[in-house]
Amino acid sequence: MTDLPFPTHASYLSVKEVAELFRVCPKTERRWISAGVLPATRLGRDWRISRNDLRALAAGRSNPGLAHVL
Amino acid sequence: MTDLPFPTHASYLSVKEVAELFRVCPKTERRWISAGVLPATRLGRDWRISRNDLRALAAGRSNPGLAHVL
DNA sequence: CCGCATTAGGGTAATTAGGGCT
DNA sequence: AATGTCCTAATTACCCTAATGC
Repeated sequence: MTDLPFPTHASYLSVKEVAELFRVCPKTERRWISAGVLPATRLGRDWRISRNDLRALAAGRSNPGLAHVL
Repeated sequence: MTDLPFPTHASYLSVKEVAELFRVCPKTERRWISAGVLPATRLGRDWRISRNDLRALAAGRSNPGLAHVL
C-alpha cells in the first residue's frame, strides 16, 4: 500500500525522492543539506542522499515506524 | 468512502492531517507526542507520524474500523 | 551546438511548534 | 487533569529565474 517513491534496494536517493517520502519541500531538504544536518553527496549538479544518513536524520530517538520504511 | 485528509499512499503524515482525522486540536496531538502516547519523528521543525504507528495505535484501542482505513 | 527537461537557489508569504492562560 | 484558544518566534512552502546535464 504505502508505496515508496524509490526502489526498495536503492542505496542512494535523490532530493525529490526523499522529499516525497517525508512530505517536505525539496527546498527544505536542500536547506538541511546546506546546514549540514543532512549529509549528502553532490553528483554533478544534483544531490544524492544515502539511506543510512537518512535513517540517522530521523532516528534521533526511537522511531519504530521508520524501520519499516528505511 | 470517507476521504482521508492525506494522500492514500502516504507513509508519513503531518500533525495537522492526523489532527483532522481524529478531530482534535493539533496542540492536543503534540501533547500526545510529548507524552509518548503517539510515536512521532521530528524532521527539522515539524513532526511526522508514521502510518504504521497510527495503525498500531488504532488497533490497540480496539478500533478495527479505523485501522482498516489506515 | 542547440533546445528540452529537471534541479538548484533566492526572496517572500504562510504555516507550525511551543508556552502561558482559560 | 486535559483540551482549546491566543500569542510569538522560527521554519517551511510557494513563487520565480538561472544553471546544468542530456
